Amino acid sequence: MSYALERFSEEARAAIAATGMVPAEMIELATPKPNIPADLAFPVFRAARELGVAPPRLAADLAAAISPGPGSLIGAVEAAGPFLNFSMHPERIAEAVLGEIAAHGAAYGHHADGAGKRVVVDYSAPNIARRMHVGHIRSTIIGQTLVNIFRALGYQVIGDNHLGDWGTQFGTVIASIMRYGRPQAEGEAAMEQLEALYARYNNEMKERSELEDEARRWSLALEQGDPEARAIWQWCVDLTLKAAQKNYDRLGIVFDHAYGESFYEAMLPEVIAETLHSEAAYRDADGSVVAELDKLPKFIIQRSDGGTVYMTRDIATVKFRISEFQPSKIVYVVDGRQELHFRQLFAIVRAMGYAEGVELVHIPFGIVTTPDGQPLSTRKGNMVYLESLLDEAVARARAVVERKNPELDEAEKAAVAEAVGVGAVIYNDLYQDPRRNISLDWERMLATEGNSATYLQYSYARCRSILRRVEEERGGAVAPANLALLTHPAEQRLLKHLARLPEALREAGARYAPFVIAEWCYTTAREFGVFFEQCPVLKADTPELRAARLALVEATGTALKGGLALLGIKAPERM
RNA sequence: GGGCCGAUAGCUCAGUGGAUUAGAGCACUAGUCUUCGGAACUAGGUGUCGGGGGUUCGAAUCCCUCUCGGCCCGCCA
Repeated sequence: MSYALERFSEEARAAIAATGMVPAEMIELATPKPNIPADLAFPVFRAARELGVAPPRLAADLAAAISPGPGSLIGAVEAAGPFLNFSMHPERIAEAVLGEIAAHGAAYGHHADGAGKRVVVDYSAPNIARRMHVGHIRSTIIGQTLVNIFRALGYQVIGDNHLGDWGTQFGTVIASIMRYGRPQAEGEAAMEQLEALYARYNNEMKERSELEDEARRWSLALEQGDPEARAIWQWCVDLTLKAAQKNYDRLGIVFDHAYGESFYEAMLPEVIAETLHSEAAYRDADGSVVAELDKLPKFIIQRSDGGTVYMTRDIATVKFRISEFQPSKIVYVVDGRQELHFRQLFAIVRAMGYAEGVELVHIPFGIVTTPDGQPLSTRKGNMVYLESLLDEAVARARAVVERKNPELDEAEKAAVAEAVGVGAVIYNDLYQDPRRNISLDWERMLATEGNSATYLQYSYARCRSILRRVEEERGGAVAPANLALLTHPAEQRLLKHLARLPEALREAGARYAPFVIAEWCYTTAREFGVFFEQCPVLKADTPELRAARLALVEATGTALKGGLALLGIKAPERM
């Protein structure tokens, strides 16, 4: 499978090579800046220096020596100073790009690069007995988008929700339930009650030390498989997952597995033994097992009291994932504060020989803040929970729908508000580099113009609106399209941009950067907006031109919907 | 003390060596429209690319250094 832009690029490369003037390994092509009236450039600096020729001279000689063959996607070749510029053939590019979009449909832009390879993506990872808050939303949304992107690149992707369902704090959770009783509410309300019980227990513990012992006993009981402790734990897990699932459904999050930390408990003694055997770690005088690798700070694998820590479980997790899935890479979508932890983890599993030939990647992301840059935290009392965040966004979107489109029926209004509100939350997380902190700014998030989810959805709805009108006319009979008629500058710009989705997808995967897709979507909407303004479709001058433009509108809708789907954003037909 | 991340227009961000003017959006101003959906389109302008060195024919981009902000540095996750 090879898309128009790739073929264009290969033709250009072959044409340069065929002149015999430049060795193939010196041909490095680049995409010109938007203000340059060309689609591909060969900056000849390096080659000219190697060959001992003045750059403009070489570019001019190449331009003179190249003439595109019949049927070539190359339309024009010309020298501009030290650059050799290639332009696409306006008519053939239209036929090629629109043909590809029609043929691939929702899968337009996808590749088979990852065929036969597996990728494990570790994302979301909520804590049991806790509500999901804005701190989890980033991992969840970025992670799912990376899953979508790698699938579209042809990889077999295994999404794993690494639940925080283990650790010492669980003793306190169980003890608090035993002492105060189980919450009776459902969903996030029940989680809120669990959090309250936990806090209450912690407070009482400060004054009554016997509660501390009780919590420790339950922690131990859970680790030793005590049936009663285990039953309460399981109840908490089920409750949390059920509440989380509601959020996942709204956000379009789907996992292949949800092996929590507890899943690895049985493997830990062996893993600890292997860290010692491989001499990746050693036993300290106090009985703890520690490692010091690659000049990284020392870290603990087993506590001096014999207990394990999350590092222990993470090592076991790597071992399990590699033996179970044979992935070529494992991607961790976890916030940037754990960067050191992952460097240490990757170092020790390599030292242990677990990860031969497996690429281990940590995708760090920034924190969520208030509009004025303050961190959100439970302690400060300004925490925002995922469910209420989505509800609020949808409610605000609903108000806009009522104002803009009151004639829609109730069910459609609700569906549109959900798509727009949730889309805004998702886009707010994806439109920029994940390393940056993002702020929870309602004004910007739910902006209906500019670089916003709503603007993208609106652009799609406009495409559909035109097509719907055609379908409503006499059964949608459309004159056969002569795509070569799409030579208007606005048409050409839109076409050429549609041609860039395949490469945008590759770049997004290579850089683990959903915002590359977001930017492609945004530019698509922009170019469509210009086209929409300058090129009448239904009232085009001739039936042939009308048909050609309809094909362009349809292709734009298909490609834009596909791009939004990668981001997990729904595209309503009307809004 | 060591390490990681960030710093580009008033604000939010793209730009990870190449084309005499560093790009978008928001905000501001002025327009377009007998509308295929105005949740649109057009025009208008601001930048010591945090500072300073260096490499290069060429640096926002690569190297060094400093400043500021955030975060991390074995028995939490």
